[in-house]
Parts: sequence; structure tokens; C-alpha cells
Amino acid sequence: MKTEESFKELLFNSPESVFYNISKDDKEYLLKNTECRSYKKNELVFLENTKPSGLICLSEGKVKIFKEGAGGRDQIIRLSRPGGFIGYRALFAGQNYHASAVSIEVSIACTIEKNALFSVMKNDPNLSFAMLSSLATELGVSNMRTVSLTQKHIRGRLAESLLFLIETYGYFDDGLTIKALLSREDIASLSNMTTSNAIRTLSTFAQEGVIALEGRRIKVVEIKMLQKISNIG
Amino acid sequence: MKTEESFKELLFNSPESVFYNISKDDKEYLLKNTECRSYKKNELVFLENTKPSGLICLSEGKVKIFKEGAGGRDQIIRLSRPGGFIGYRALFAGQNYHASAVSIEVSIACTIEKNALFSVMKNDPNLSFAMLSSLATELGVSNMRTVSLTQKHIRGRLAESLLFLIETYGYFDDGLTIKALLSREDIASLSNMTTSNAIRTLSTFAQEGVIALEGRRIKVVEIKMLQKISNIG
DNA sequence: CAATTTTTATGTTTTATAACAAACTAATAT
DNA sequence: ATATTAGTTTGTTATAAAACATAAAAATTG
Repeated sequence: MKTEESFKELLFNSPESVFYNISKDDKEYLLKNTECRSYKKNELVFLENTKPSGLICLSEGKVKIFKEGAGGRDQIIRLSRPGGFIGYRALFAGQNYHASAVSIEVSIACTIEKNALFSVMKNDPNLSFAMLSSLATELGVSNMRTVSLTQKHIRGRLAESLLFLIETYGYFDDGLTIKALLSREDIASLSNMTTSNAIRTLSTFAQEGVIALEGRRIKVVEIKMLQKISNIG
Repeated sequence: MKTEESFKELLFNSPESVFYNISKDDKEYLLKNTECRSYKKNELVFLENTKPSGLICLSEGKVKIFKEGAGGRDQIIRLSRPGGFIGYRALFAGQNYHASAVSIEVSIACTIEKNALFSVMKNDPNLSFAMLSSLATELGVSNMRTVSLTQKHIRGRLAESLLFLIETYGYFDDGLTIKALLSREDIASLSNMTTSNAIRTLSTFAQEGVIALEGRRIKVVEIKMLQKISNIG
């Protein structure tokens, strides 16, 4: 089955994966306790306030993790890419999800059953350490994001979001177009601003020659400018 | 030595501590590799961009962890109380500190040497799990804070900060006065607003009879109102 | 205890950004 | 193909919060 193959490759045979160095037996055991399923665009992966059943690993596609804020305005907390985990914070905290997850394009996500994962982790301190390191790194990102979102002005926040998209998803083959076709609303939710202001500021950037817009495609023309705008706030 | 005694009590003999259940040998080993020192008010505990040497545990006092934002305006990321860890995020991420820590009153902090801690953790999966759970819980707090700080209005943010102070430090013996005497500037840094607006909004709350002010002492008169203001944003 | 600095307080002005509105375009369904 | 809905764009107005200014009070220092 194709979906399981790509999952296996990504999770167990990629050197960046936290599962790369676990024993062959453990890999087989985890694989036996994993279920994959596919999601179409805009489908719910998990809902705020429900209980995690395992570690969800994104195998293909893109998923947004977001919280509803005051007045229905969403705040995107994180974007996931293939090979990344979703909802592991709640799992390890022993809590319900604090946010919801929705696919932003056709995706495949696989869930490693909680008890199977925990039993492997108990026997392999390195795996626990890798998870610890991963969570700690994400907490650092979250803290920096808090400061950026609260202190930078609209232009700085949008520029930072675009740089974040580039970092997370890279470019299409042209080496210029950001490989993520978000709606203007999602760009706004990522940058903590209204949709109107996201649109307006994007078109200002385009007028200034920093980026070029073709529908949802965003071409990065002057990345140095983008970095400068992000840094000055 | 008094400082070491209170540290020992807090870290190893309190049921809430992650170190409560480790072996007696491990406790002794960690204690041997721990150094305590005291800090006066407004003294630096660690500086952004430097390398952690171990796990810092606050034994007595209060410490603020903050980042400098655009235009010199600080953002308090977290407040620590006795029994809490400081700077463990950077330690477990294998990174330099992303924030600075400064005591806001006379404090004692003890550092468990990194390698000693790690070797105990490798042999005790439960300890790693406890740390994992602690980090994951904090990440949840951080994510919720991001949404609050970006979406709530000034009144909601200040009310939330006051509730957070109550939760973290509790009350003096009168059962009304928040047991934390922060400067107005620190209250502002915690609530993501200017000092002027923190002062103004505090005095509005006082006029409305929600709180009562006596210098830095804040008496909570109507906690239900405070919760309501925080919730409506 | 006078002098200086820091912190707190309050009033006024300015500005960034949200809120609202209206039209246009693209996507989806009938 | 046409109707309907969802998403994008641009302009205008309203407002929350910052910036600025000044003064009083409290804390610190010589």
C-alpha cells in the first residue's frame, strides 16, 4: 500500500527522523500499531478539546494547527510538513488538544498508537531525549513567535510569515515561488491580522518589488528586503 | 547550610517534584553535582544567547524570564516560583538561551550540572517522561498565551495577567492581596502593553471596585469580575 | 536630610490597525 | 451554461492603544 510505504520511509529511514536510530524490532512493532488515513483539503484531523489517541505523523500534504481566538478570528499556531508530528504536545502533556488541526491540501497522516509508542520510549532513552529536544525546540519557536506577533508591526509580521513559509515548505522548481498556496485568510491567521490587511500589505510588497503575486502563488523577488522588513519590525 | 536544605526539600521530598520518585542514590548523586547561589533583587540569573550549564531550579524567591522586543520593550515569557525550573528549554533543546532571566526579589537558585542530570535521566525513563510532560504543558501555556496576548484587548490582557499572578504566587495571609509585588513596568511587560496603559487600566479596575491598590499591593476584591473581564477579552 | 533618580499617575495627541462597505473575480454546484 | 457561493480587492471610517508630555510621589543616594 503506497501510503504506508511513504510513511515508513519518512519516519524510519530518514536520518532527520527521531525514529531513525531505534531497533529494527521496535520499528516493526510501531509499524504494526500505526494506522494511516488520507484527508482531502480542509478536512479536520483533530478537534480542540478532544483526547489524543496516539502520535500523529504527517506523511504527505500540509496541515495547519490553529486556535479560535476572540471574535472567531483564528490564530495559526503551527504549520506541519511531511515528516512532522501533529498534536504531540497534548499527547505528552497527558491533556486534551488545545488546538484544532485541519489539512490545507490533500494529506496523509498516520497515527502511532499511544501505548505502543510509550513502551518503545521507556526502553529507549535516546528516543525520549529526541522527543524532549524536539518539544523544547518548538517551545523556543513558540516563545519567539509570541514576541514577534505582539511587538512587530503589520509589515514585519507579514514578512516574517512569508520567511516562515519559505523555511517550512521551500520553493517550487523555479526556485522563487513559495511551495505553499495558502488562502489570504490563512496568511492573515498566521500573521495575526485581518484578511483585508493581509491582502493590502501583500499588494504593497508587490508594488515595492519585494514579491510578485499570481493568484495564490507568491514569488519571492527580494528575499533580503523581506528579511530586512521582518527584522526592523 | 540553609540554602541547600530548602533546595533538597523542594526538589527531592515534595510529591509534586519530578525528582520525587528517583532512587536515593540518584538523589545523592544529583545533590553532589548541584551548586546553589543567592541573588539580590534585579540580579541577572542568565543572559540571552549564552549556553546553559545545567538545570536551574529556583529554591526561593521569584524570577522573571523575558525577551527584549522591538524598541526595547520587554516581554515577560514566564514567571518562576520556588520549585520551578528556569532555562530548561534551552538545556533540552541543546541551544543557547533565547531569553534572559532576572530575579524580581531576593532569590536562591540551584544548578544541577548538565551531564549528571542527563546520566540520571538516561537510566530512569520515568524522569524523562516527567520532563517531557512538563515541557509539553508549558508549550500549551505558551500557545494559549500567544492567542490571548494577540487577540484580547488591554482590559482582558491585564485581567488575565492578574489571574496568572494569583495562580502562580497566591495570596498573602489576608487571602486577598496578590503575593507578588511587581513594578507597573513588569505588569506591563507581562500583559503586552505600555507602562502608562498598565497603570491607567489598573486604576480603572480599582475605580470599578474589581481590585484595590496600595502601592504595589494589589487586593483582589471581585475575582469573578476579573475572570469575566479576562474571558470576554 | 537634601538631592537625585526612579516609579507612578494622568492628560492630550497621534497613529496603526480593525471594522465596515461595496464591488469584482474565481470556484463550485445545479 | 448559469446560478450561487466563496474568496479577493480596494476604499473609507472608527477606534484602541501607542506616543508624548508633564507632574507628583516614592525610593535611593551622597
